[in-house]
Amino acid sequence: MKISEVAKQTGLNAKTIRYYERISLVDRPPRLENGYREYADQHVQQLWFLRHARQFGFSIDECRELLSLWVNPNRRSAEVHSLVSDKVRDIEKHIRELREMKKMLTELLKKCPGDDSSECAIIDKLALNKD
Amino acid sequence: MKISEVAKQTGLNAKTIRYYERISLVDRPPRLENGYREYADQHVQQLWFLRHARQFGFSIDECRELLSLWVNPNRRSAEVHSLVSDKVRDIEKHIRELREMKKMLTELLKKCPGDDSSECAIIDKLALNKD
DNA sequence: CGTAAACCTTCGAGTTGGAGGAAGGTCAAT
DNA sequence: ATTGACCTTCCTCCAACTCGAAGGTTTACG
Repeated sequence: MKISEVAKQTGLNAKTIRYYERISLVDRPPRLENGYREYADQHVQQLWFLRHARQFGFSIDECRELLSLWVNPNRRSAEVHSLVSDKVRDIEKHIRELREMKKMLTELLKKCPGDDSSECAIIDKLALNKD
Repeated sequence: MKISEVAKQTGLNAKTIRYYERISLVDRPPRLENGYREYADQHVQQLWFLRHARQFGFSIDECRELLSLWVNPNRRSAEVHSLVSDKVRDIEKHIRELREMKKMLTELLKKCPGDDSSECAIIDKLALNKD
């Protein structure tokens, strides 16, 4: 299977697949005589794993850990659990921050007339020389 | 006023202030005889503006737009309103995505024993070769 | 058989928003 | 005179790709 077929199957970009190989995130596929990469199920499987992990918000380094837990028959599910719990906490923190931003912006929007006048509470707020 | 004093006042890092100057986001302050930057209130004001806008989640390019609206006496508050509304929509989308991630991860956490066993629903889910 | 489209390759650079460090100049106090 | 705290520029690095250039290969079509 060549790279564009793998890309189609996994939903990853061919460039991304080459990138993952370059940073040694996935096994290198063997090459055909013409230099083209020839993928087997094993590689496609790894790429699926990565796509899912990335969609769940794991960083490349976290993906590396997850991949190594995946192939480790002696893994303890507690390790995976802990990694994922941390990620959930990160996400919660991120959501709280975004909600705070949204709240402040929404309040400012209410005070900005949004018409042809130049007066604008938003701009005034941004220009304040204090926190 | 020299750069470290400005940094202290505005809460920005001195490196960040030099960076904003380099990318022409703010006015260049004049230099003293020894080459040091000498900031006036005008510059400090711009930097406050930027700090606030960045805290609200605006990108550097969006900050550029906001700055130009700020100094434009013919601005229409509708333009500001629209920029901010867009940003709120971005934030909402981002929050929705994060909530979806969190939901899926939380469900997986429930199914992962989190003990010394190697069995793990999370890993199994990541390894699926479909969406 | 020629050629054009659609693949594939590597390499280098650009993206965002800075942070960090090296190497060196300046200034104030001891 | 020297120490330490400033200041300067320049360069590299981070994440996680993405894009483009320049070139080789394969396949399809007339």
